Amino acid sequence: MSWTDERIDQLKGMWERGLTASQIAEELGGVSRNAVIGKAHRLGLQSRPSPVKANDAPKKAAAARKPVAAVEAEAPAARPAPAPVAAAAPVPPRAAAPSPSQVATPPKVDPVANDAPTPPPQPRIVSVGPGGFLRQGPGDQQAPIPPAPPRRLVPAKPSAEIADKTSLLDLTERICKWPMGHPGEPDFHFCGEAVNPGFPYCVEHCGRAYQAQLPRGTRRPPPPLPFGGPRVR
DNA sequence: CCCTGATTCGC
DNA sequence: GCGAATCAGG
Repeated sequence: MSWTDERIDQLKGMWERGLTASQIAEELGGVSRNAVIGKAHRLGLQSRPSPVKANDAPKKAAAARKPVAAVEAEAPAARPAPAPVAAAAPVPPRAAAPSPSQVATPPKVDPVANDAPTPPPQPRIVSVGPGGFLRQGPGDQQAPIPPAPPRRLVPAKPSAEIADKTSLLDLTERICKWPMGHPGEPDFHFCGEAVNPGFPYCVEHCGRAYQAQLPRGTRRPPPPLPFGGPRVR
């Protein structure tokens, strides 16, 4: 896969919305988490709190793999501060955003206080809602109208009794994908156990999925099929 | 263990 | 430019 313009746009959007590199890589497909991070940095999409970047001590890592002229280049220039990105907008990454209660209030123009010295709208950014739009108060209309990409959001879980079951969305590299029940039925889900490393199923279901070939002519009762066997109606 | 992002460096 | 390998923190 290559970084087409479209994929780069998707990367930018997701990155700015706080999705993790893994999630972005999974969504884009065909790229690794590292590829996403590398690309993001190349695009200058830095920022975002890193678990390892908190303090500044890149010397150790840099010196570890590149003990060239790292130590000698110790500049006595004490850096001022980590420079807080985007003054004030503590957007907790991936945290459930509050429901957009007052999103698009109609452009109500107050005919009374129109020439009064407009109070300085200092903290411009209010919060970021799902989809990347900026929530704004009634007085904060005049949205710059960014392209507003028709982005596909992660569908909400259907809640209900499937809540604690392993749904299609829960499948990962290391979750047993053995189907339980029949697809389409309300309680259809997947096994969800930890996989037998290297296989798509857990140990138990590997035993069902992969069975040694017996010599020809050997009679053996047919193994139970996935999906719980033929549907009985 | 799992996860995360940052960084380096051979390609 | 790309991304695997590696590092380091949670």
